[in-house]
Amino acid sequence: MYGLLEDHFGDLGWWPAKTGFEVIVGAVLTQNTAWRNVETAIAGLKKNRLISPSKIIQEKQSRLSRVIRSSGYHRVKSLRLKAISEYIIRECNGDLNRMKRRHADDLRKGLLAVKGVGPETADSILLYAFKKPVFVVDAYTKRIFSRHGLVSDKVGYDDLQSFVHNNFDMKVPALNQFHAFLVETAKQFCRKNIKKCDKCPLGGL
DNA sequence: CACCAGGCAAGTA
DNA sequence: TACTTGCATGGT
Repeated sequence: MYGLLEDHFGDLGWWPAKTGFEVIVGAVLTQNTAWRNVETAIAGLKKNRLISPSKIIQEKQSRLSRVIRSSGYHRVKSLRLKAISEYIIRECNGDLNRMKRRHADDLRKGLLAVKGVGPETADSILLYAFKKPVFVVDAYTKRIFSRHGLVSDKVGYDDLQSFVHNNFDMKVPALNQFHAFLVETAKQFCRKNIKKCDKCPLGGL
């Protein structure tokens, strides 16, 4: 699968963000939301110089909410950004480079304890912000894997992740690319309302 | 108009 | 434990 997708897409260069904290913000804002709408919200945050844990905490929730309005669920997400910001400051005084030194499973537990951070958001942060070797599962991943008969369509998050972790020894760059490939494939060829996947790069499987 | 988008938490049985 | 529902904007 990886080979076919790499032949088709080349290097997708995920995650498009300058800093680790920007990755974290994007991971929260993109929950069940099109990335297009997240880009608008992040641009607003940059314009208002809010891309830092301390600034997010200081900003009034109603104003933060207005800035990220385009990303949807903005009242909930503004609270989630504040929660993860407080966590980062409490944990490492806002220094993500210091936080990065901790082990992946340790970091994951801490992230999951933050309100608004579930398994996909936590793993996205581990892989794309902290460069930990973690396979990120999402709705697209589950759809593609189950349509190809690799797992049941009712498989849970941890089981699907374990399936990959236990059977393949993938490094960080490959895990980064693979998740991006799966998302792009699903967006272009395997959306819910598309029955046939005509030119899907995985057609031969 | 209906449906979908790089989920999560809280409530219910 | 295994569902269900609220959260909300913007594109197709």
